Amino acid sequence: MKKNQTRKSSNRVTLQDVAQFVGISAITVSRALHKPDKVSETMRIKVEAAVKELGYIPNRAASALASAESRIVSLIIPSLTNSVFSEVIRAVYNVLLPEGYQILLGNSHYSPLEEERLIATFLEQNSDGIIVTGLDQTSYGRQLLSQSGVPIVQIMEVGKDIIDMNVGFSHIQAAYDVTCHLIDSGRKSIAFLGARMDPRAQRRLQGFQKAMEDAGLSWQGKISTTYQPSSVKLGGQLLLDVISNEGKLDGIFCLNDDLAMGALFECQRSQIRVPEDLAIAGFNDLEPSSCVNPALTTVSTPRFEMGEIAAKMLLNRMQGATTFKTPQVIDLGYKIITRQST
Amino acid sequence: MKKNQTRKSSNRVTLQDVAQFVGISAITVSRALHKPDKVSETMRIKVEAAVKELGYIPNRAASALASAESRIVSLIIPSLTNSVFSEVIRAVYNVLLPEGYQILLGNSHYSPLEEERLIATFLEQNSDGIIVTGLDQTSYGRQLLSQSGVPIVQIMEVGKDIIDMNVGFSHIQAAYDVTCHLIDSGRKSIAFLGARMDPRAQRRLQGFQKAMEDAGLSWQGKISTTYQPSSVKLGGQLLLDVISNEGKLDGIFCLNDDLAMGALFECQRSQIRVPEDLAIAGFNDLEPSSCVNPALTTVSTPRFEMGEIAAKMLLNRMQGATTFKTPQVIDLGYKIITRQST
DNA sequence: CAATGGAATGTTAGCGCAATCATTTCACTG
DNA sequence: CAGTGAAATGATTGCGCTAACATTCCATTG
Repeated sequence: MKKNQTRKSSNRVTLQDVAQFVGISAITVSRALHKPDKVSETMRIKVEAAVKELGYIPNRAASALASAESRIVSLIIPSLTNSVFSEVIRAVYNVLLPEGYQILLGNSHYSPLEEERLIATFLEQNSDGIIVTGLDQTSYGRQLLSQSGVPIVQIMEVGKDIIDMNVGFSHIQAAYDVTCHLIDSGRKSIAFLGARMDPRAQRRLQGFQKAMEDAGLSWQGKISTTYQPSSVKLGGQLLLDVISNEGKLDGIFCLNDDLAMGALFECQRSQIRVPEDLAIAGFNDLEPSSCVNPALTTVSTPRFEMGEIAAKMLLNRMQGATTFKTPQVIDLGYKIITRQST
Repeated sequence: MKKNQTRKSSNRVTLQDVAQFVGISAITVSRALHKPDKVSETMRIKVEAAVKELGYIPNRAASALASAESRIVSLIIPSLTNSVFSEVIRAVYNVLLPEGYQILLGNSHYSPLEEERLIATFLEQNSDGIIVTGLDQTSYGRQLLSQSGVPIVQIMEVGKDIIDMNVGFSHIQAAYDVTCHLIDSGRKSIAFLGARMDPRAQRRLQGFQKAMEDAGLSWQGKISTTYQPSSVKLGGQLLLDVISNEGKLDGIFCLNDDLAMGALFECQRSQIRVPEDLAIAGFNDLEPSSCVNPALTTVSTPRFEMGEIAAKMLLNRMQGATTFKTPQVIDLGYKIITRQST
């Protein structure tokens, strides 16, 4: 009997221990905890008391293995420092935590290859659902996701050729609209400031270019972009760049509010009057954007809602009976917020 | 033989399948994947080929159960929208992902009770290590953490009475120092603007009060705080509040840079010259703080480093031989960044 | 009061993997 | 060329839990 202690390294309390303590079988304890209606009131109370008494903490790994349900949802975003995604994350947590799901958060650093690696890792964890950012997964990543049979939501933008489900808005259209707003307010020489230039940034640039072309305006030489990550400081630099190259400008559309604020602060220093000399429009409607002087015109994007709806779509499929896979796309739109900077 | 298909719901490829494919035993496949040096070169290559061929994806739950190692580290922070924590999260991911750990992220919403719940949940997941924010866990939370036998790091501030390990800096001292900086620059009527007022905010307030008292200055009526979450807009409001109550001020110390920027923007609107009429100091040195006009004096805090070092401390203990539990405290300090706003 | 059936509880088996110990292989030695 | 030991591989077992099926209990019915 020397083999007793073979591998029981931790002396963590198990279901079995609780069962012995109460004098019942393990499965009844399991039921008392997870399916209270399958167990008598008396039993349930006894079990709960014993659980507390012994300090029992369930082992999720064992549960996941036995039931083939991990109660884990994975979320892959391209950046943790970009506050745009904080909202998405917050929404996903808000919906899923109360339902007893854990969230595994992955940061792809805007790299499809890292994203691919994360997808594989998250499948190893038996994720019950996966949310990924954007539509530009690698083909192997897409394959992994499709084959897994796990419900998938792609968020942040909408498009054709969806893996499973999709919620977002059109970046091209949003950029097009806000550029039109600048044009409508009489601006003719409008520049585009961009950083990082990930796929959604590219689409905003496209929207800008299309709006300019449709209005018969030229954007040649008026596009100042970099692959550096976006920051407030960078906004000021890009503005100076494009001004020194191009000279007279009367409007700028910035890829996001960080760049727009940086540009605005630079105008304050360089005695450029906003909006009289230069109109500035941003993107995302971050909290500070309404507080700067002048307040920033921008595009309000449904970040929280995208996270929320994505999580609810998953929930629906994870819990629901519908194994029938209807590709499902939800376009949440956006809203141009006109303020004093234009 | 009808029982064959009993529960094999998903037809996911298993270690066993790979082993059969190659014509070897499962354990050899396991070793080829996790302990390549225990296996011949030839075998390793054959196994890797088979893994790719079959699309094998390991099952972490099974691995965790069998090895009593989850390779999961949990991180509990009080807010996802506060960009201060984004840096911490990023650092933790940077250190632990390359080592093959997954991170479970929990948001306590500044509530010790939610934090307690998260601790329990994360222990269920068999976390190999846990990082928690601050020193103010509930007593039951502390008990859970201590009893678990899992390495724990408390981050963001340093103090006595540590659960296990600790990395941070002194908020009282930092606030004291920056207040002294305001006083040294000749300011006499200095206000404190604060929001959220979590434990670390309280300590910054204490530091402010102590500095004022030590300089023989009164802070009565000069403290404007709220339990609302911090925001740029709020900074402006709090400034107006304290001015309308107190009148003449020549300096403010803001709990964080968001409030400070809001106050600064409000000054721009209200024709209050900064720093001539009013000196403004913030806290954290966020990215935009150096870009506003005038640039903001603030306290640079080692957010990334705290996350990084906490993760490394965990790694050390999770991988290292040292089961000897030395309480270990690292004070990373802070740095006053003097700019034009003071 | 035996028959009936639903509710409560129990028994068995196995999820997929890795720790442990056992066995085989093989290069090298004297 | 037998003997040796390290390297490579294998057989067995159990991690803690829950699905599936089995049994017991007990109130209700005719």
